[in-house]
Amino acid sequence: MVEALIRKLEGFGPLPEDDKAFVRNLKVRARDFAPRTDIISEGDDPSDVHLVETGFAFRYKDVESGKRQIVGLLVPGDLCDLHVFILKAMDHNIAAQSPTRVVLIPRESILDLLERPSISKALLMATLVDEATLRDWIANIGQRNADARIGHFFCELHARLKVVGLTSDGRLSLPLTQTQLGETLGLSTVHINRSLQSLRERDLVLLKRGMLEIPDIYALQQMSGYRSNYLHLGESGLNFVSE
Amino acid sequence: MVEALIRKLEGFGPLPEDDKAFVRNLKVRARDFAPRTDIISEGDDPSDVHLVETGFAFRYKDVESGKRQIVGLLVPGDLCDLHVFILKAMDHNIAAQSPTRVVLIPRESILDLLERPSISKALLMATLVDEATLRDWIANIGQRNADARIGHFFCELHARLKVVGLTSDGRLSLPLTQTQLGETLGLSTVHINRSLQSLRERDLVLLKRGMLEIPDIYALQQMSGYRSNYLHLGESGLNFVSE
DNA sequence: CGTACTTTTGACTTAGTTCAACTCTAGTGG
DNA sequence: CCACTAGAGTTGAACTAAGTCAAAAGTACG
Repeated sequence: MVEALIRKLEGFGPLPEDDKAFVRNLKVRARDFAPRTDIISEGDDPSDVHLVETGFAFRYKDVESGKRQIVGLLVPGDLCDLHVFILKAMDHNIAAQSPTRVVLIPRESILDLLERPSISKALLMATLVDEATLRDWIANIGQRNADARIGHFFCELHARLKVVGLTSDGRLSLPLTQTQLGETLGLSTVHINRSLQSLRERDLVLLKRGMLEIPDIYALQQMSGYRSNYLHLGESGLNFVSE
Repeated sequence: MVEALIRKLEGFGPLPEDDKAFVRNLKVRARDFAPRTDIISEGDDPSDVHLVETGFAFRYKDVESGKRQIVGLLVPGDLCDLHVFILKAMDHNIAAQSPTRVVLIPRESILDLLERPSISKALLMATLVDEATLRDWIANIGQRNADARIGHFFCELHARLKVVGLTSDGRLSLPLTQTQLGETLGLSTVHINRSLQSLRERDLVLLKRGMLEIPDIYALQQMSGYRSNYLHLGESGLNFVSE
C-alpha cells in the first residue's frame, strides 16, 4: 500500500534497505474518494498526510469572485500535503477528479521519516522538483498566448506521465473538462474550446473524451516553446527531448 | 557571514546548538554582484549553493519570443539554488537587482548539512513555504485583473518584508522598474503604469523611486482579495506547529 | 549638460471574455 | 430499451481588458 511512497522516494536514487523496511512498517490506512469530492479543504488541520495511491486529483485555490485556480495535478505517488504537519492549516483544497484511493500517513510517522537523512533528503528533492514545476507554470501563464499555453501544458503532462509509464505512443489520459482546463491555465472555457479546435486543425493535439492524443510531440514542443530541463528527470535515462 | 543561513533555518523553531555550531564551521566565501548582473544562469552546473546575504535579487525564466517571467524575489537569508546540488543544472536565472552580497556554500557542505535531521527538516520546511508562495502567485496571475493583481503582489511583499523587519509604517523598498513589475505579473509595462496610476488615485498605493507606500494595508488587501494564510507566518512572524 | 533609462501619454489594435443559446453525450430510471 | 436529464462541448455576436507602437517628459548620473 505504501509502495507508491517508496517509488516516489527512490525517484532520485535508491534508498537504503533499512529505510525501505521502515517505510513498509508504517501503519497506514487507505481511504477512497468519489470523483468530484474534496479530499482536503482549505483551513483543514489534518492529522494525517495524504498520499495518492491510485486515481487523479488536483489542487485548487478559491479566489474571491467565485473563480478558482487549479495549482497542481496529483497522480499516483504524489504527496498531497506534506506541508500541513509543519504549517497550521491547508492554504488550498485538493479534489479527487477520478475515483481516487488515498493512503493516510499519521503526522508522527512523517516526523519519524524525517529523522532519517536519506528519506528526508529524498522528500526535499521531490519538493524541489515540484517547485521547479510551479515556476514553469507561472512562466507559462504569465507569458504565453492561449495556444502556446495549452500546448506547453500538454507537453509537461506528457513528459510527467511518460516517466511513470502512463503514456502510449503519444496518447495519455487527461480527465479534465474544458472548464477545468481553463481554471488550470487562466483562460475562459470558451477560449479553451476555440484554441483546442485550432490546435486540432493544425494536427497538434486531439482531445476527446478525456483522452489526449499528441501526433507529433516534437511539433507541439516547437510551437509552444517547451523545454524539458526543469522537470529534472535526467540521470536514469530520462533526460529526453521527445521520444 | 553564515548567520543569515542560521536565521533562515531557525525560522521554524530553534536549532540544536551543535547544529548551529556545525553551520558556523562551514567554510564559505562571499562574492559581490553589481546591480543588473546575473548571479547564476540557466544551464549552469554550479559547485556551490548561493545564499543571499545582503541586497535584492530575483529569479527569472527566459521565454521564447524574447519575453521573460520573473518567478521569485530573493531577499537576505534566501537560498538561490538549493536544487542544483541534486539536479543537474539551473532551469532559470538569478539576477542581482541592487548590489548584492552572496555567500557561497560548497556542494559537499550542503550534503553534510542534509545528514543532520534538524537542518534537513528546516530546509524542507522553508522549501514548502516557497512552494505555497508560488501557488499563490499562480492564482494571482491566473485569475485576477491588473489592479487586483498588482495590489495582491504588494500585499504579499509587505507581509514578507514585515516579518524580517524591512517595513516601517506601510513603507517598504521595492527596487523594481515598472517593466520588471510587468515581467513579474504577466502584464505590459504600459498597463502596469496605468494601473499604478489608478491605484494611486484611489489612495491605495504610492510607488515612487523604488519606495512603495501603502497608506491603508487593510484597504489594499480588501480590494485585491488578499489573505495571508499561505505564507504561514503567523502573529509573531512564527506561528507554526513545529516540534 | 549629455546620454541612457525610466515613466508617462495618446491613439489604435487585439486576444481573450462574456452572455446566451444550442447540441451532443453519457448516465438514470421507468 | 427508450425518454429524460444534466453536464460537457460548441457556436455566434458583442464587448473590454490589456497589448502595441511610438513619441514625449522626467530622472539619474558620469
